[in-house]
Amino acid sequence: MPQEAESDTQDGFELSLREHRKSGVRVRIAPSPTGAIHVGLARSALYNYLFACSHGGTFVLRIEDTDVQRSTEESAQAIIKGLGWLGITFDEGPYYQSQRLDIYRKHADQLLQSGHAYRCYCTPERLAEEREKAEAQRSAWRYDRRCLNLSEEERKKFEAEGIKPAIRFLVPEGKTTFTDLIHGSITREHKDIDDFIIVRSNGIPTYNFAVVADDHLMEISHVLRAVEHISNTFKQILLYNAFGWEIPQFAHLPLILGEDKKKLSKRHGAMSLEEFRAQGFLADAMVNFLVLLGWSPGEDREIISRQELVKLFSIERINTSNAIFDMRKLEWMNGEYLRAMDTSQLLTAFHDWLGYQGISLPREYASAEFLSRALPLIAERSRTLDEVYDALLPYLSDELTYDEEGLNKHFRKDPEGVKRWLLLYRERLEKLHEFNKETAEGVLRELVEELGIKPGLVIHPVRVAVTGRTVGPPLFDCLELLGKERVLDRLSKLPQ
RNA sequence: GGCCCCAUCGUCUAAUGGUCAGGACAUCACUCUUUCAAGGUGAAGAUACGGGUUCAAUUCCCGUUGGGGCUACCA
Repeated sequence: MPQEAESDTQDGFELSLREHRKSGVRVRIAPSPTGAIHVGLARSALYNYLFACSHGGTFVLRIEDTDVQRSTEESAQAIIKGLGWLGITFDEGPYYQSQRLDIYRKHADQLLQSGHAYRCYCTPERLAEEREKAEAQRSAWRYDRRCLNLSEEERKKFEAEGIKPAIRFLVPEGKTTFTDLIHGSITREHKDIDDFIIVRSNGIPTYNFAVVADDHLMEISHVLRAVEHISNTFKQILLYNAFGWEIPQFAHLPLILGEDKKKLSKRHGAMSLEEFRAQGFLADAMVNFLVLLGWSPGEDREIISRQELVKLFSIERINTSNAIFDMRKLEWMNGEYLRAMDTSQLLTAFHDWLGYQGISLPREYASAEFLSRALPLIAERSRTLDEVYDALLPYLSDELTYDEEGLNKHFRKDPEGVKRWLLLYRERLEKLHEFNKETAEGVLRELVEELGIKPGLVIHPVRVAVTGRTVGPPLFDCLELLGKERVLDRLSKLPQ
């Protein structure tokens, strides 16, 4: 499919009508390392990754750290680590824009030479002032091109004052249209575009300039990125045309919004990938959930493996409208993945999570033997690893906290009666030669039979007494997990 | 304010110029059950509004409304 981007410039000169490169798919993500990695970036990365995988293409990571004030290396590492956790890996990179400054400088000079760009000595302060003034009058502000035709003398004067110029792109008259793979044809008139700055006065290029140079030099064939970049795309196409470069295909992804329908931002602290990992979400579930936010396979399917995703994914099926992040559906999906895991997978996932959280289990319960008995029972009724850990707590420590509601319901109505039953049960357990869930259940059934009461009247208080909780795995599994000694101990220290 | 994007159940979404507008999460009810989950069964729940085009519009066009984004020497 040919890329139909074209620009009519003032002389009616068609600068580009280019063919899609035939050399194969090369995609990239280009995050700015300025903070926690949020789910929007993760999903963009995922879509690029899946697209590359399904086309046998190349996936490039480029760190856009041209904002020296806010960029940090820690953040760059966190991005790589976070995406790695999701199983998203790169074929090339990371490239750092901060290490390519001479490349941008060279290209900026080229535009200066060809008259596509000019030096601007206006101070940011002055520009901000004028912008405010225009805003006060509720009129659109555009750069007035004051520095477009500076005489040599004026220029010398500014230089003598020590003012370092920025470089602006000279936006031609006309309009630009491009065909977005998701949105179709989009047009913008050049009069709505400012003479934007391509190189700051400190010599560092701005996003719109660096991204074009890099995408071209790195031979990026398809740019899949968030819709917020649509307006930038016009500026970028103008630059491609000024250089006479081939224009890549663009696909602008819908946004992921928070529950408040606002764009995900630092406000949504819990939306960072690290946060989800800490809460005990599984990488596979995250991937599955994220891919469905803005894309669907076209059949009534929700749980889709990575392998299938690679096969099924296509840009054509990406949606146009923004999606709201539904935490409850993620929780459900995570539960599905949790329940689908076998014991060894559970063990691995749980250990990874403990490691990530910096939690170490008491030595006697850290054994694979204990955990491989406990985890399946617990994971079956959990949605996150965080919940798994919480449900495991009564088995890890002898310091129980008793659930208030459970005490009210099962102890306080008839304290003496309940205590008597539990102590009777304890006696029978104590006599057991072989203590396991079958024998523990056997003696309980005998007991209630003799007492002529319903099993639940003993079962529920026992659960509270030995685990402190009203919910959990089937009681006799719990007893077996705890072991005879601790069960007897806890039954002799009944809650009040 | 200007420019751009978007609009199907509360949420994620499917579908077609003619369907009983389908599925999933969440909700509710019933069921299963020693609790909690899970499972099973069922219920409720959507084409934003107004105009066109058409025999027929949720689908195509226009407008309105609503939401979102951009409008930096951020990306």
